[in-house]
Amino acid sequence: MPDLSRDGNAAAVNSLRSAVMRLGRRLKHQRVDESLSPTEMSVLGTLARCGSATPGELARKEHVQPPSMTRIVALLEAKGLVRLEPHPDDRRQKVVSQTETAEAMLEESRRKRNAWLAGLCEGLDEDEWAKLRAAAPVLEKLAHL
Amino acid sequence: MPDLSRDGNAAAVNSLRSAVMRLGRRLKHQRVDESLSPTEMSVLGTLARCGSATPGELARKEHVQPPSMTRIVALLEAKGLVRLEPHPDDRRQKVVSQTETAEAMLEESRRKRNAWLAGLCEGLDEDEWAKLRAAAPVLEKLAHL
DNA sequence: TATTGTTATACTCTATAACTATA
DNA sequence: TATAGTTATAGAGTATAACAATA
Repeated sequence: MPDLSRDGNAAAVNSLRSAVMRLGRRLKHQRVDESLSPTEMSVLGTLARCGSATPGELARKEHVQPPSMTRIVALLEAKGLVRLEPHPDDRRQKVVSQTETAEAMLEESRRKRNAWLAGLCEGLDEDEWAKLRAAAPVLEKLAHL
Repeated sequence: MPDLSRDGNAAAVNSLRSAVMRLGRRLKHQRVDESLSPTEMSVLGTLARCGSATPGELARKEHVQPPSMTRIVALLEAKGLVRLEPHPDDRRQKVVSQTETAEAMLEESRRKRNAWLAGLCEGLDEDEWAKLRAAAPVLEKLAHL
């Protein structure tokens, strides 16, 4: 547990915040399919992580109201990106899962963003890249805390 | 210029992309004023960096059409966050600049996000934090490349 | 009676097209 | 004639309220 009141640590946190937000925005702009709304993309990402979920669970995870999720799921289904099946235990609920098409699209999206980021990293020297590479697993841990 | 085809470097880029996007999303959720739309916040950030700009310049920087910027600027003015003045050389144009209120709000926003991120960093050990701190200036350089 | 999901409807944000004023 | 900004109008995305089916 680092002492963040120590000199320089606050400045480092400020740098991290600023850089992460800016890089995150720029990465977000690197899209594979312009026809998908941000929330639709996010739902596909959630399904990729969770495997499957009910519309209600998706609405909670995406911080969206249930009627909005109804619409989003219907659009994704029409585009062939998700599949809807009856819930095994509760006939009120449905189970949403991603299709192979969606999986392939997400993989292509990751590839495109990785390529863009790698291109940006070309502008670093060996020493800078070494520092960044050493910090990558730490950033990943932080992102999941 | 690092060799990104080398073993492990591609994995590091993938970690960075994933972590930066996730952290960026989580940071974005830490808002000070829920009543401002993402673009309104972004315009204030742009004005903070540039000092002042015409509506046309703002529309180009925010990747928004001119009529949308007209509306955004009008809303921000109504909220007391920007000031509109006539352009000194061209009577067609206007000059938009942020008010002291907006400046204070942005500072509070940065403070809140820094505090949230610092809280997250408490979950790291000294060694991890040292790596992250060393990488902070590199990330910042990358974000501005 | 409570919960899941849907339908109906309204609001917010952004876009396009047409207009005004100035260069 | 071209450019900066605005007005009028339409489309996408989300919200709230009311409803249906099931627990």
